[in-house]
Amino acid sequence: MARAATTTDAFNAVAEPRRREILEVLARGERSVGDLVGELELAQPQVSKHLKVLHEVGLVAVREDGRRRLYRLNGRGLKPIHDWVARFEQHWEDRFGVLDAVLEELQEEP
Amino acid sequence: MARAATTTDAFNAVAEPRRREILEVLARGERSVGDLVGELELAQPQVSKHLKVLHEVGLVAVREDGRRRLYRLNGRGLKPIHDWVARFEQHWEDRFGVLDAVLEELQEEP
DNA sequence: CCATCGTATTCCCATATGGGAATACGTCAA
DNA sequence: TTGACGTATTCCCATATGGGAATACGATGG
Repeated sequence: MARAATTTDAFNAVAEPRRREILEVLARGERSVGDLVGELELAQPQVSKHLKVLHEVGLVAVREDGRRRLYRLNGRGLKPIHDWVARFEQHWEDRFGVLDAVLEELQEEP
Repeated sequence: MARAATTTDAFNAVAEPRRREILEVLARGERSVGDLVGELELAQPQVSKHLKVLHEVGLVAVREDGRRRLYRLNGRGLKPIHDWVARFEQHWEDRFGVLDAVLEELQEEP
């Protein structure tokens, strides 16, 4: 088996940096594909492809406007990630994590 | 270019479900490879491989104990994900996100 | 109806994944 | 030493990614 498809879930979709950037821009408001091409340094086809992935996993929504398509963020799609990560929150808020990191580095010295 | 390596960062490492499971088990305490093989339904080699990835991105730490290797969670490694996702928190706490989802579904009916 | 704009889709390719199976390696017990 | 144990590494392979380039498609204006 190969790696899970990027369209499998939000975790996989968001693993790609450019897609994260797209979401960040959309967080500031609705954008057309062309807008995104301009704000990010990406070619139009790749933007469309990334948007397709994001749409398939429900992270963005589309709306038609003449020849253009306006995309907007659907923040709810990120909640699963938030919830999963939140379970580990105490693991970095205490000092043990820090201590572990230090011990780790000492041990791994070549 | 292909997809970014799983060892690129926490985002990529955590995109794999089994690796998430491993982290969940380690959140309950230190474990040897064998322990993990038992608790998860995974073969030893795959567990070792996944642990290698998690270790490379700093999500777990190791400690030698005779023939065994005890792995433990390094929660701090998840903070970047937490912080990134947190920026979108308001986007699902208000009702707009819900409304968007509804409108989306209405529009996408075939 | 045609040209153009805004987007989406297709094709090509280098890359590496994750699982299975087999094997190598290091440590401990006898 | 030797054998067994606990882990790590290697090999093989089907799969699909993401970028670049080219092209297809739908809507609009003239």
